[in-house]
Amino acid sequence: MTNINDIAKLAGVSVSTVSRVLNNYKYVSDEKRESVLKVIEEVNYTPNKNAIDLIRGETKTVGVILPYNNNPAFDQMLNGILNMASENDYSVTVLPSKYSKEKELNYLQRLKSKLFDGIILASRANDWETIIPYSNYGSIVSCEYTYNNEIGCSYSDRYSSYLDTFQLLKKRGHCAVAFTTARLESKSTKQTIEAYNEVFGEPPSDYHISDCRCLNDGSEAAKKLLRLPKRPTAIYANGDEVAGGIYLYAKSQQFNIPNDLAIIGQENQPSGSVLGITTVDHQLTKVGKEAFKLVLNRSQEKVKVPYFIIERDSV
Amino acid sequence: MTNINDIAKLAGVSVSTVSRVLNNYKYVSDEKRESVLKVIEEVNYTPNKNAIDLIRGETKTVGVILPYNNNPAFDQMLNGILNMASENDYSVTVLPSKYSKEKELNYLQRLKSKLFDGIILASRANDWETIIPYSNYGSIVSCEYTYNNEIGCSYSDRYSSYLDTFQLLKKRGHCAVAFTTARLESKSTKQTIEAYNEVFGEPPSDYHISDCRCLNDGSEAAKKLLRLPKRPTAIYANGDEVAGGIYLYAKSQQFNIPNDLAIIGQENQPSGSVLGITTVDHQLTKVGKEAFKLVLNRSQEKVKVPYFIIERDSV
DNA sequence: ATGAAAGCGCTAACAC
DNA sequence: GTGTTAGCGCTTTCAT
Repeated sequence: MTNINDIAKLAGVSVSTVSRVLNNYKYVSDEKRESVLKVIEEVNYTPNKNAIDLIRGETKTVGVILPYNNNPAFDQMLNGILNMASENDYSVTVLPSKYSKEKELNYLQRLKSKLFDGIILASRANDWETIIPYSNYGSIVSCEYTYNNEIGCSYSDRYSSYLDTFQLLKKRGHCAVAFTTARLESKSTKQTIEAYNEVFGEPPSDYHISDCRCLNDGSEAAKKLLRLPKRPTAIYANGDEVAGGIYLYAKSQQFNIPNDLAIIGQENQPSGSVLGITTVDHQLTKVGKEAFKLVLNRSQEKVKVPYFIIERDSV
Repeated sequence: MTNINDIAKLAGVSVSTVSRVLNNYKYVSDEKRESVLKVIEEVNYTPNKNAIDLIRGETKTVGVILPYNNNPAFDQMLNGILNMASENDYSVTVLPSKYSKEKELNYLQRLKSKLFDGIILASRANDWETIIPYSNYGSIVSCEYTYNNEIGCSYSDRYSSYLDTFQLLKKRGHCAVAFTTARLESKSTKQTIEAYNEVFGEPPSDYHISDCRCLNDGSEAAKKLLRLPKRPTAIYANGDEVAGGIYLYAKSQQFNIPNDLAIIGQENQPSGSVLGITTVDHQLTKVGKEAFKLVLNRSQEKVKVPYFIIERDSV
């Protein structure tokens, strides 16, 4: 392995001169610069980035902690982050946690071990109390709202969005409204329930199907829901794929959409768009984009990203 | 910043002992180990990973070069890579190239600069000749077939897959078959054309619509295709989202699927599944998975991943 | 403008 | 078992 010393010797200069050339310093004579560059070219030398990162104390790399990567919602955020990072000459390392507290903690450690300049939490498993101390070692920003001053966040006002959606449904005359969610313990599930409560009152337990992530989950949910004695007339799904599954099952059972059953999805994904399902777009790509800006500026701001409802033919 | 020297002093031992404790060496007395661990705990010490990477000469990180990340096909590969990497305690850094040769080269440099142990090319912009030299600095594996011995690859036999698809269409009585592709210069576009040629002969130029990536592109393509004097009776799309767009446009024009128009998509994505579109699944997740295994083992093998056709109701 | 040398934080060969 | 010490490959004062 050829290193900076070898280059210095071959070029007949000192290592500091080589370093200066490498970093485009001004005060290097043209001759020396030339000869250094020539040697570098000849031996095909590339500086060791680990040594540079060690000494500089930064890596121009951010880590993105997310539970799963095969999830359209997280892919959208990741997409926003990647685009912004690329523009700013930063790299991003994807850190899948599967909601394991231990894994997540391991990833946060890497901030402390100087591998990342910052970390974006697309979702989290640990309590804020255990996460916050790590913000001493680099910028931590969250894609969900938190009041903690140490953590910047780029978020969508989900409570308000859910409220809007349920109100829309109510306005259209629905009073038997069911909904699906992903993780039972997640904040957005809690917010969905709260918003429901606000609009329709306490949700009947069989009107809430959790652990829905994909098309099939949606169909299964619809199967249960549509058999209920008091059949819901509308379903709010936690994603467009799930909504698609609901749509398909309902159709297969000769339900007319939206007359017999209204469906609203989330995130404006292709599977919903293809079926003409009304959806609420939380602009996750933009959420990711703003999140990256926050880490970049080591900012602790709270950036609210607007959402909007895209009305199609399923309501 | 507290480092290994501080720990050594505080624990009253030498740095090597601390290092031994850190790396779980056996020959350390229990007392010293205890006291070191205690100090580490007290001062909340975490080793600097850059220093370790520098000295070890490896980072347990692989880079994945892909053109775009907001593309379901590349997301599938990435997904496979991430799962496998996670299992093996490797990290993955996503490197979006937008098919820029320069960017791609920059990323390959990082192999040489010791930032990555290996690189997976989900797609490439440069010639193999310019890529191959980098394989001296780490394992490079490709997700497309190449005969080069220096490069391992995990790939789908696309030519054969396209052949199968066109033959299926022919067998069903179609002789006016159109198709869509993404990049005109890509290998899979070439292979599509070759396979078409084999089955139906030279494709009429207006039967090939390129630059199709999303739903809308599909609809636009269908619009052009269905207006043709000699209207195609079948369309082979380069992805299920595109296929979905074709489907929707055709439906909107009162075409019956599959009687008036047969459609086949690719990659078994939700948008196709939702519409009941026949698709050929190249198992991109598995392609990614196998690709990671190859980098991990620094193998130059050629792993062919099987594809299969999922028949639904659009043919 | 240039070089010597100290140091970034760690590992590992060597000696005891 | 444990400590000393020489690196890993680079940046950056501080002289000159």
